[in-house]
Amino acid sequence: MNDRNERLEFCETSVIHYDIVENVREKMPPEDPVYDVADLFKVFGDSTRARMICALTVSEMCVCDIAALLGMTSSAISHQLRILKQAGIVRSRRVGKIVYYSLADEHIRQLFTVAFEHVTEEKGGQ
Amino acid sequence: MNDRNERLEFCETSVIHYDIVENVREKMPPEDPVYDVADLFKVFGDSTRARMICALTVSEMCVCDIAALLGMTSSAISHQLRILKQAGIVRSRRVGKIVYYSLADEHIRQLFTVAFEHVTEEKGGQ
DNA sequence: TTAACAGTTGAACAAATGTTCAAATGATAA
DNA sequence: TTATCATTTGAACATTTGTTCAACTGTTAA
Repeated sequence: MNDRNERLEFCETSVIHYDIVENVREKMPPEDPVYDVADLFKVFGDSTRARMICALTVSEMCVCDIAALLGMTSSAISHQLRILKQAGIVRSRRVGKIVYYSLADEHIRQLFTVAFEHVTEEKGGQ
Repeated sequence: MNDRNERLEFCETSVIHYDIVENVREKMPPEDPVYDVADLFKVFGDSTRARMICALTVSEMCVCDIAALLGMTSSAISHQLRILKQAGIVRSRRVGKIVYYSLADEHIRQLFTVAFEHVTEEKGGQ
């Protein structure tokens, strides 16, 4: 299995396990969705946005209330809401001057639930 | 409900829905785990690390093989593996010169599965 | 011992990111 | 109209982050 290493010349050294690399290349998910998943997780990966999502898990809220709850300015919250909306994580509805935001998808709740299980169970991980 | 707004003076304007804010404050998850969840998602939120995790979903791999698969240097991969290991996402075992990495937890696979569902179903989301 | 090689590490750099500030919308009420 | 207020927006700034490069471990084999 070592006589084919030259096919993988982008590695600065040589490939050690050609068969494993080819097996993984076939079976791992296609590239584009992986990038989409990374982008989704990137949006979750900021503590302000994570706290906002957790708040919206409980109830629909307007910008000013989220700002008050988290002790931040409306401007900062609005900037983050824009990111969340572009990512399809929240949706908004306007009532007069006030804009109410809520979670757009049940997957969001599910992802946070599993993530919470992970970080709480894992006290004493390797 | 507006006569108590002064209790939430950290908001640069006044709180509009005092009852909603207090309700969410009681029911949303405690602060520390939320930060842990955000940190976990932050690790997932880089495309290189997401691709590495997807690869390790298929099979245990050594550093050089991951580098070859993703067309990156061993150094870059090693740096990212350190982040993944610190986060408790991968574990390693050494066999001679070679260090094999694998996923440390079944939650990881589950989180990526749900995230994939989200990004693939959501063609045509709002 | 020496050479070869898988992997790790630290410094440096460029690119991306979150918050602040000030100004601008857009809607309500006087 | 004007004033007020919730929200949005853009520019600026400091901070964080990912990759590269070079040097360094640590293991194997001659």
